[in-house]
Amino acid sequence: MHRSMAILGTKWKPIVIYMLRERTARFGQLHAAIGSISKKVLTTTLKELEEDGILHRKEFKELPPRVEYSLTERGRTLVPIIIQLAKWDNEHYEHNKKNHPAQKEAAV
Amino acid sequence: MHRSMAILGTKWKPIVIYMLRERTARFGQLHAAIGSISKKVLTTTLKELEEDGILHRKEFKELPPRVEYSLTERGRTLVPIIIQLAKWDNEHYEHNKKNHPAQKEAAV
DNA sequence: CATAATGGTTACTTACAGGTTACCACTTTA
DNA sequence: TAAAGTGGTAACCTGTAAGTAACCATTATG
Repeated sequence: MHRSMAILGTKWKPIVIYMLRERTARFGQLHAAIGSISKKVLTTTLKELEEDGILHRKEFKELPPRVEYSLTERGRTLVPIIIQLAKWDNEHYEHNKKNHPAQKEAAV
Repeated sequence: MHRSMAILGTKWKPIVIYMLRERTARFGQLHAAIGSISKKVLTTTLKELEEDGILHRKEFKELPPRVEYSLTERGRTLVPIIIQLAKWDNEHYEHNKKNHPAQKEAAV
């Protein structure tokens, strides 16, 4: 439990995994799509997910550089769980826009 | 997504919810069962879960005091998700060590 | 020349979840 | 008289996830 939480229980990791659920994406694409994440935080998020075997980093030796991120097999097993989480969120708070202590920005 | 993570993406909340999945429990019982949690942290964990509508706090006006915690309807909807998370954890870490020594990704 | 584009790094700061320890009120039991 | 049992508070401290802003190397383009 602590381990799955170490992977999912962060601000950005579930979002990154969700974004990669059916297509690979480049660093800049993720950065643009998520919008409010800084490059530094995205970098560490991606690095940690790679270390955990959740995603794969493919670097093309070009100029300007290109790096593509994609889910590993293990990463893909997390997708249904994340979808369930998003669904729960939606069902239980969609109408109830009340003050949640940890709700600081819009849902994703 | 941020909201379900605010509830599940913490150290103790998923554990408390899991413990209450099929029976109510008193403060002291939770404290003893979890073991490594401090009373202060358990108190705030329970208070936040109550504010989020995940569990119900029933105080008996006795001496010595008695307080019983139980999941609300909404709290119960989180149980299957938590079970899935625990299952994922098990399959991808514990299980690997014991029964699947030759997994591809375990080679790293 | 200088700007854009890419995928970062470095240095610094801040917010807050979580932890430690001591203490409280009240009553029963020894 | 004092300890045990209950469900907490109060005061204080710490580690780290996350945020901000500036900078980097390389090449192509206007």
